[in-house]
Amino acid sequence: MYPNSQSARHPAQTLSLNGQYIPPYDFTGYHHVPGLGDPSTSAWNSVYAPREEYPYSFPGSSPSAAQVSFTSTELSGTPLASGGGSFTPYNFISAQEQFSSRRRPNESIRYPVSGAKTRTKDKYRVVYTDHQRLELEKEFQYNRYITMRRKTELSLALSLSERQVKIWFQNRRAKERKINRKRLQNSQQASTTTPTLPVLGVPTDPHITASPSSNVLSDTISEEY
DNA sequence: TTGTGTTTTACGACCTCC
DNA sequence: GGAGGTCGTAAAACACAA
Repeated sequence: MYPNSQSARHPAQTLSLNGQYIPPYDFTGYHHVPGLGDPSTSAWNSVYAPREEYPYSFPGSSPSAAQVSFTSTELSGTPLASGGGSFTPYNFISAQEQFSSRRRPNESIRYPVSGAKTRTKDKYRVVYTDHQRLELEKEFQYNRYITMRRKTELSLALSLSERQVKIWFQNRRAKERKINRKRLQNSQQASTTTPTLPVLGVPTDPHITASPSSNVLSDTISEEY
């Protein structure tokens, strides 16, 4: 991480869609609920896939998505983050052009040098645009586990393959677990010196669901972005 | 400019579920 | 067997200090 740069890069900026400030997203609900079974099952998704019923359409405005806020590393440098301006109405297609990426993904692709190790594709990896990451992140805030339908929609909307969307979610969950572990370690360390209550929460929002793999709770994960 | 540490894509191995 | 989960890891991309 960049301890000193975090604030410089993200000076407590919270992405506020539709110009509405929403407090940092509460992650405390994404915890495994014993007995609920595997998240990949349709039963799990039927319970924990509110976005399936939520009228999220592409392209177009996303009223519910506008309630998600970010303080995201990857989102810094966007007009939203840097300018703090509103984003009304959020438009999937036009937003792609509005985003002036901090990085230049298409220009920054490095091809493997001759003889260098490469993977199955000619490009080792690509850098997603800020817009792609923003939309993936928004979806992640609603559902830690993307449904097949939403995966298809997102892949079409973002010009990514469904596999890329799936792997992005896998990596994103891994990132969250990593952050939670670190947070837990910190809280345990702190508890050895100052007796404070562990950072544990209870799901309060029906959209906030259990993480099938982690019992580690996170309170203000958004500050990690 | 360079060295270093972190984050981001992408994959393989292995596991579980249907 | 296929799909999708976690875990670990490789390497590119990135930010920052010296």
